[in-house]
Amino acid sequence: MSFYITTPIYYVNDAPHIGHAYTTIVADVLTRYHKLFGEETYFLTGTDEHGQKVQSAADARGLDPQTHVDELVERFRDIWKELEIDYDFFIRTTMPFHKQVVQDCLQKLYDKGEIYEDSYEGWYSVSEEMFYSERELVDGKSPQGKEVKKITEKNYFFKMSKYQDQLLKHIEDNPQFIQPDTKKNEVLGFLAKPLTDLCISRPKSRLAWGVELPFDRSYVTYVWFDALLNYATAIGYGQGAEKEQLFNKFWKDAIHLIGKDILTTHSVYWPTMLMALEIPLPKQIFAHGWWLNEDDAKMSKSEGKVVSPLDMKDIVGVDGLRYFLTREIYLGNDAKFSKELVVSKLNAELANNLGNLMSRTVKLACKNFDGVPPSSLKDARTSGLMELAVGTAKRVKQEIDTMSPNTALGHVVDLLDATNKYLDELAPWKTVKEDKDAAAESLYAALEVLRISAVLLSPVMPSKMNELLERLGITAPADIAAAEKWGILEPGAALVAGDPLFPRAELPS
RNA sequence: CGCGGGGUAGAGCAGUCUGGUAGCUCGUCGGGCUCAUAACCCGGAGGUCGGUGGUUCAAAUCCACCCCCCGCAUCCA
Repeated sequence: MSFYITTPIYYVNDAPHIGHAYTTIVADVLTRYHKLFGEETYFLTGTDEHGQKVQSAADARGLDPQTHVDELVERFRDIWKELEIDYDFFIRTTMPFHKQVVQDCLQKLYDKGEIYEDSYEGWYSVSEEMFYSERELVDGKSPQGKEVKKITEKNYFFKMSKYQDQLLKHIEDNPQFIQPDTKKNEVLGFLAKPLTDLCISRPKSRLAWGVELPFDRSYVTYVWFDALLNYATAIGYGQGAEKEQLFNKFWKDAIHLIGKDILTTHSVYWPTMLMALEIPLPKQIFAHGWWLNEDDAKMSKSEGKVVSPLDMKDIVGVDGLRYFLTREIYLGNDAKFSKELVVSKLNAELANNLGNLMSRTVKLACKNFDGVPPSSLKDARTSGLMELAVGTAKRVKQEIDTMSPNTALGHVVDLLDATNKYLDELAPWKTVKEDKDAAAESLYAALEVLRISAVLLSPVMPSKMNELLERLGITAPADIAAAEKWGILEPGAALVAGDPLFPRAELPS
């Protein structure tokens, strides 16, 4: 079993925002879980670097486009590093090998007769260098109020429409292909109407910054082939037998994690392109929802309502932000995002529950046993807790396998809840005075739960859980076997209480 | 008009496919504990599950119609 997940390639001209961060963090969390479970994993992200906006922005800065994107791409690389995104490869659509394969594919389709030339009529705004369809016009002008004129332009089209039935059949035969089901229904609705062909080119006179069509050098390819093919080229497709080993290993398991805004491009355009290229389809396209602001509006980059990933990171930490984005939303649904919700959730589950459990346990153990106390299983309640704890890994795995990371975390939270309750019942701070063995048993059990929880939460909060394990005296990297086994902590080993692992967060007023 | 979602305690959300006395988190009220990060544990209050009608012994869940909100509606993400 192998696991290959992709994020969309982000438009390099955009400033990284919560939407980018969310998709990328979820992909990272899922990858780390699959890796923890012992699978071979590959995690791809990157940037889309061609197109009109890049060209205009570069012109405005007096730079050539390549220099411009070379600078801009660092904003994504920097933020991913900061957010502990552990991708295997970062693809840029301006990479020479990628452009080469894109051209090879275009040539192949052209030779097969899958691409044809046609003329296209539309309304063109010279000042904006933009085409508009009839219905986009406002009072005969562009939405920005600029003059438009009707022009006819020759372009190249991909015969997308001929694959409509084949695509429909694939979706019906493979219910997991588009997920969640609500999104699949949306695509099926879209496919209920006849599909048109896809315009895949722009004349260089209008857009120079792109990949040249190999069969007509006066055109560049327009976004689709250039962008979507990254998922295949990044793992070696079309680059000779040696590099294709990676592709052959991972492609059949590919999961495209996307925002719901690009559902159609990924579940209609992309599969038909693959069909024409005679490449098998990926395993799944999974569309997640939006984080909405208090007014239920999408946190759009254009409305100035962006909550930068950095904003909350400074209040709750990187691991806190990763936890919130993973825990609070049902993957696929929309959910509200506000600073108040973030702080409330994290205080409840990380500070009060996990963090405080660690503090009370470790401090008692240090004070009364000078480290890890001796282990025993005399009380049935301890055995019960042990069974719950060692079974948690399996429950977490089941949820991860069905793309439900929030529920996966819920199982760990349940375990921690049960442990706080267990401690309350066994009251080691009381029993330590008359029955030190009983106190030792309950404290040891709580410490074991903390150790197991740290392993199971490490994909979400790599830094903090590593710190927790270290404080428990564990130096080995987290692995799943350790989460399924009870009794790893060595009695007598040192424990570090330290400052609160997750201090309660307060919102600046 | 059409397509796809959604409308469930003060707030945020599950549950609807596979009908069976409505669940989670936060908040709130009361109690306990006092080891711990004003934390932890126990208990209570609070919902006619958007509306109307239907099927059924039984409907948040299935069917029909209606109201309200959001997204999409094929090119410039």
